[in-house]
Amino acid sequence: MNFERELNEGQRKAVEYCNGPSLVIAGAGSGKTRVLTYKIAYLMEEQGYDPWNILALTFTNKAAREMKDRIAKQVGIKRAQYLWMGTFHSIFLRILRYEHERIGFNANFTVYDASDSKSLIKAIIKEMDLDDKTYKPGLIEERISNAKNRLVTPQQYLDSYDLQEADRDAKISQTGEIYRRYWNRCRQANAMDFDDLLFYTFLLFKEHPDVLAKNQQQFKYILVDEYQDTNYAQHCIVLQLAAQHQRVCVVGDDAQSIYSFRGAEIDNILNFTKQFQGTKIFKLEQNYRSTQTIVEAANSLIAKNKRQIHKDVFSEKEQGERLQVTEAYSDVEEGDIVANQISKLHRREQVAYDEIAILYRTNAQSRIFEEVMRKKGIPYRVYGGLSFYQRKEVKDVIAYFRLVVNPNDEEAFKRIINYPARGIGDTTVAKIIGAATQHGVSLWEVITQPTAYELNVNKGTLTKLEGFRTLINGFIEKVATTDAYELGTAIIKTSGIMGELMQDRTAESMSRQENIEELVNGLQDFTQTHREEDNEHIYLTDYLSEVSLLTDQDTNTGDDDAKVTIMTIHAAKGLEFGTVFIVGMEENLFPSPMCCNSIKGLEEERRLFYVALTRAEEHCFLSYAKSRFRYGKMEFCTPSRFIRDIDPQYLHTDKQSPDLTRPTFRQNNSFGRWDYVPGEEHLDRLHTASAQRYWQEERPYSSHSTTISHSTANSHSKIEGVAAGRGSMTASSHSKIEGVAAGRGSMTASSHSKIEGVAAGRGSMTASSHSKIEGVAAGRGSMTASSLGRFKRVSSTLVSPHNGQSSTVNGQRLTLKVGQKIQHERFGIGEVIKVEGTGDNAKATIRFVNAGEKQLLLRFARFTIID
DNA sequence: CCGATACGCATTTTT
DNA sequence: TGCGTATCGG
Repeated sequence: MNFERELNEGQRKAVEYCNGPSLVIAGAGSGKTRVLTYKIAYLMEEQGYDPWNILALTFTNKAAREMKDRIAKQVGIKRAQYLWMGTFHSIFLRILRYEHERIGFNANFTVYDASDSKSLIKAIIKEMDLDDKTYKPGLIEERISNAKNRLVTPQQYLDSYDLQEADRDAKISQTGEIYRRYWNRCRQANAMDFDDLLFYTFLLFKEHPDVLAKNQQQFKYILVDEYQDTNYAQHCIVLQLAAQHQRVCVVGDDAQSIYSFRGAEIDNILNFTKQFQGTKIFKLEQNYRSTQTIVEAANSLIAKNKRQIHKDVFSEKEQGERLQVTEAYSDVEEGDIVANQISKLHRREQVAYDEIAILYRTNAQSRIFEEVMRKKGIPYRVYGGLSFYQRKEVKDVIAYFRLVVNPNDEEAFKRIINYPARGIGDTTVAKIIGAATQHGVSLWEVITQPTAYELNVNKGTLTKLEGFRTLINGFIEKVATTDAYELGTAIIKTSGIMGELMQDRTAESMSRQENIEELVNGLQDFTQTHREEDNEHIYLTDYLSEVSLLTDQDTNTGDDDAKVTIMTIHAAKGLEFGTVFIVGMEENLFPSPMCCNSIKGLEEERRLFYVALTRAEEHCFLSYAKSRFRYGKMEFCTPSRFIRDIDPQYLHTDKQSPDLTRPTFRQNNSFGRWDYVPGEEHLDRLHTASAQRYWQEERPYSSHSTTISHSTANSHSKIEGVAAGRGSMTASSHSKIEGVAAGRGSMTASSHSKIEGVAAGRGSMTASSHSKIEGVAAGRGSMTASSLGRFKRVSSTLVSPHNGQSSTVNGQRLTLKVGQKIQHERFGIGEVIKVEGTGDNAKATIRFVNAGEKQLLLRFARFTIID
């Protein structure tokens, strides 16, 4: 191993300092992982450490695995194998399993995932007769999680004046009690949630000095990756373990701290030197990833943050191009522009697809990019969404495994007691829970001895429970003797899950079967590899331990075709790409409006943008749309303040002169979505500008997305009927509506038009100027009768009962004359001052009272003649 | 237990 | 708008 050649001076110094606490501040792309792997190798090769005396903590399984592989290449796989390297959670799980007796758990305890926690909290809220609209399970879960991450026990929570006051202010004063019950129920179920893995480790060390001492001796050197992302509990455990020998090295970058919402405390890294006196700080400032321009642009951005550890990140790569900033008219156009750019790069510069990433702030933005990529035939992969282990069918199977391994597991019990259906309904389950709570035992214990625990159910139900018990007991008998694969497949077969899924042949259930097959394959794989390694039996318990801490990031997709990566910025942390598109650079999106109230929140958003920028090696594109479809409504957007945070010398902004190569858009319906219309370049700017004004004015109205149930009648109009649910009816000048608007149905009649009928579901009926609709618009049907400057005297009866069918009836085209007064759907009242062209090309110039002069293409304009 | 329907909600999410 | 979940009736 040649440290001199492989490392730069800063890296080498960080590697070689081993006699006390050290903090390595690693700028983006500065070779952080390199330092960690070399350092671990160095400890073993040069400092005489045995691998089992080194503890290296990471945040993801992936990071741990990659690091281990790299170390294995240096010191050999045999030695690397014995390193204690893994995520906080997996390492602590290992310790807790070993020391389970000390904290009063059985060795086979379950690890509850986030949805188990939430479901249990929900159940407790219900049992306490609290309103789950005030006590939102998600909110309570967050509070409990925060408490645990801050090492606050239920008792301390209840005793804390501050917390009680905060909960009282938030009108959720029972949170402490929910926490207490939740804590006890987890113990009753012999289960720990993710936060408990940390909390109980801390408690174990705190209350059992001998255990702590043993672990302190074992872990003679401790390394922690991504220290900026540690929470208080993690920080405290590191402190516990390293307190004596102080041989601890933490690596991180405060500028990349983006997980405060998960409890990460940036102060852990900012104040590390205070916790460990005499800490040596090493800064890695040379960026090997990005061009000088990208690095300097990112520097200029992050300089806007107050709280940070100063560093001078620099690059010695080529200067490179400036970051391109592109404006799009709409979210759809933004997708188009990005896709075109990708095609161009691929075609002209032979950029491989897997060298390209599209990054955004929120998952909701993925859809548009998916669609456009599919349309253009560009291979892509969207990351995020439901992970394999969160799919229903997979969870069901795992729940069987869990209950067999740990029959006290309440969440697993509830999940499968009636799956597949065996006639044990909610009432029975509620009774079981009641009896269990009353006697302080698990649900399983209640059904093992129903009489002893006074379970009050009828004979039939008792027989059904008996059947379930026998089924599970059959598996339990084998759990310690049959290997994981064999027992697992037996459970899947015998439990009737497969049978249930084979019932119907829908695509959906086929894919469920496939998922279960995939799970079985994984199980077989797991059993086999472990058998090869250890040459001993592997049981379901071992499989569950591993699987409970796996995430989607760890599942291999199996295909390595070059694809464009589409993901959130959070998910992109730690990755790098030749070309990066950062999209949706808009106010109210990025920075997220939820974070903008505080400096702290805003600084974290800025760090998030910093992370995004520093993913790029060569090219970086920023884009924003001027309008975006959100929550079913059109919103108008302005560029993100973060673009202005970058020194403009590093930016190349598209000039805003007419550019006919770019697709143009027009508004195609009353919701204001803009669609591509070739050959209407002259119109788009007009539409965009005025539409913006219109919507800005109207915004106070349209921003309410809660229940709408109203009818509005304006001058000389009449409404008879009912608007229910989210239905709405609007009639204006000389128009009339008779009927019902229910669900999300809407009926709109304007000037001299008439609607009779029903708009239900998401149906809509729109009649304007001199038109008439009779009939039913249901499901997603829509009916439109219009003159809209084009037609007059429309009268017809339409029925569009189901999905997506729509009918439009048009009459004759209207002609405009100079001097006529019109009422435009958006611009209001105006006077015709010029008319040119005929037929489809007819165009008029209108002077609007409020909106100024506009040119309208009569084919598309929506207006009525009023005089 | 299901289907239809109604309603509320809407960042990010390493374990 | 699109989704997950609560609710009701058969």
